[in-house]
Amino acid sequence: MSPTIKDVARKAGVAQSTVSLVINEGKHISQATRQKVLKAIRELNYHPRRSARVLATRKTGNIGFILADKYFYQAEPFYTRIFLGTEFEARKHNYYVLLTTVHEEFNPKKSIPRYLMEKNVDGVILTGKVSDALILYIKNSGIPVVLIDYFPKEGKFPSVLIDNLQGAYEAVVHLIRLGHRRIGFIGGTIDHPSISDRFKGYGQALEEFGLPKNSSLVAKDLPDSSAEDGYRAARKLLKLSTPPTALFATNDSMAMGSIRAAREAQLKVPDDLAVVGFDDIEVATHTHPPLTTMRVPKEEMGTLAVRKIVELIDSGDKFNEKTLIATELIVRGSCGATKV
Amino acid sequence: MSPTIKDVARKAGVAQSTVSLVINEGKHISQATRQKVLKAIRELNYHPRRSARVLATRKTGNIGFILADKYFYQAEPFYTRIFLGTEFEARKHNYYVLLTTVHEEFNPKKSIPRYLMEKNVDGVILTGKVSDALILYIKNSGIPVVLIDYFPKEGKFPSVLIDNLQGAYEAVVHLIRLGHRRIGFIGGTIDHPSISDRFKGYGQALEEFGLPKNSSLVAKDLPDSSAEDGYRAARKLLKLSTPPTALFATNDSMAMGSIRAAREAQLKVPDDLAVVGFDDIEVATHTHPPLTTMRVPKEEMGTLAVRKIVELIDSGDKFNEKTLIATELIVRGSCGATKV
DNA sequence: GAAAAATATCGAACCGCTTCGAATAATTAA
DNA sequence: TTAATTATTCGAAGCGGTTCGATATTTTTC
Repeated sequence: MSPTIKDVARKAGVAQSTVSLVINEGKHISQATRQKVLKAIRELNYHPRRSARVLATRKTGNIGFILADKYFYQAEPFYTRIFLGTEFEARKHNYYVLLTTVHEEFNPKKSIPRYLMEKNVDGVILTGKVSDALILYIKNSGIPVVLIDYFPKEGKFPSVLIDNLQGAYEAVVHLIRLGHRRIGFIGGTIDHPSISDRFKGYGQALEEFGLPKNSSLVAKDLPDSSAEDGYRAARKLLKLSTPPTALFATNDSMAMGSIRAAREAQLKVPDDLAVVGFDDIEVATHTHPPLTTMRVPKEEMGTLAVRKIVELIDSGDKFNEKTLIATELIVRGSCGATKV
Repeated sequence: MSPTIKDVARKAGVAQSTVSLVINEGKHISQATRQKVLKAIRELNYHPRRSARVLATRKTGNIGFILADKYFYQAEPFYTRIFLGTEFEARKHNYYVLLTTVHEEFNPKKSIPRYLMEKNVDGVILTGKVSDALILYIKNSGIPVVLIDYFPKEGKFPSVLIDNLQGAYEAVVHLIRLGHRRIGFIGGTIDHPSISDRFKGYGQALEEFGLPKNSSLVAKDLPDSSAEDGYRAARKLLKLSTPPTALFATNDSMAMGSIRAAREAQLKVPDDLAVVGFDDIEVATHTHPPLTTMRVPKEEMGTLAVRKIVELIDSGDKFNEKTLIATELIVRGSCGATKV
């Protein structure tokens, strides 16, 4: 058996509670006893047991991380990166992160992570589009919540979001500046706030530069936002009598699918068709040509979410600020801005 | 405050310990009281608190999942998939999975996950090549360990491994059967047992079919096993006076890099150069042509590892079996077996 | 120099559950 | 019918920490 606080107390010749005070940096401990205790701790290689602490303090030191499973199964390690960011930051604050995936539809029996039932987390980070019902359930259970990359139509929540509107706007402006006048939009389900914002950004850019909004150039509500979806959508757009000369896709997968469609249509990217994606996933570097895209700082989102939730946990506050994270245009080959 | 076992006991009019017996399906409980208690539990919506249980039983219900961080940062969600497999299976056994990443070099101060110090896991799954020192440290701490996809040169450990030798053998035989005689090998650091086994499998296939082993066709010890590594290695091989007509890469990233090299050398894949990879990562579907590869069942590895560790935890046994997982050849466009 | 205030340490209660021996009730064996 | 089993329930003692009120010791204040 590994040593307990009692062993330390005995060895140091002090009371158990004194040891506890030393460990927790309580006030009113003399240097002398502090040293004695620390020495005993060192010699015994003592580490307080988390479980005992949890019971006594009623703080678990755990943060739940909930992710809609469909995101985790997709190829891009987008959310994995976010998770990694949380894990890293959580470690600094001495928290563990418990990851669970849930199905998108809410099911009171299955959707509620065990750790909520078992009172085993101090706060929960919800990532991507999970069901609003689940979000509400957790919020109502009184436990702090932070949302990442999703925001329900109703309600107020602390959240870390991508500045989607601005990002999309910049991406499209970039294309416009390169001389494009017919810019297609390829996007996922528009009822996802992120996508809808990106669509707005697209529209805003067109407007601002006095370009017509042509609905035939818009392929939205693609169900999976997958490469396949992008491929099919792009193929359709490219068959128009006057096809677009540039495409803005709301994620890199679809952008990659578009590139494939262009190649099959014997079009050269970027000369015949410029393509800009969104997310900056790793693979986007490996396409031919490499993809120009809006980078989303994934780890950073995780980091900020953890800071936010730790703050909420510690302070007991109920603030609901949104944090908007700026994206960054990464210019590679697919938009034609860099002449090779 | 949510209800505790006391509340249930009071409501049901029984002793606390009786409630506990009902919950834990102890023997010697009459139907009548069982029903009474269950009713009270239902009405109060009672859930035992994990932390209290942990303290009382000295079982945490947690499994540690340790991963060398460099793996997690790479694009392919290979280990993510494995992790997902563990999380899924762990849930079934009512365990949580705590993920930590560690640096590859062992550092007694930083490498040892907190949950080990804090006695907060019942067992640990180590994935990929982490330092042997860490593995030993954990093993010696007396806590059950299961390794996934790595096995140190010395020592005995329960493990879940890919049948790398057989897999590589089959991949190369596939190329031989397609008529190739000059087959290149592109591989990562050979001191990784998986890679070394794949190299052996490669050699074995050549031998068996009476093909010469030509060291100029072998590019091994590529440091990162990245697409870039594969690209550079392939470029070199393709510049030989008599270049290979086929390449076997020890992972898909390198295979993808090889395809890029071929394209740049104006070689058509698979006609001028056949390529077979290993792993079957998602992106491999999206290359042009799609990659033929050996599929590694990632989720399955995670599942098996969890089953194994739960067994070790429950039984207290110290078995050290290796479990070899078979790979499966996925024939797509890059090997030339399917005529398009 | 005595009262008041601040500092240092201790003991005991408590967090919410499990578990084990004791107590009681119901059955069975003799 | 009584002793011996067996089934059922209970009470109390942990598990390993934290925390708060009490006590003892110093230091400050006037």
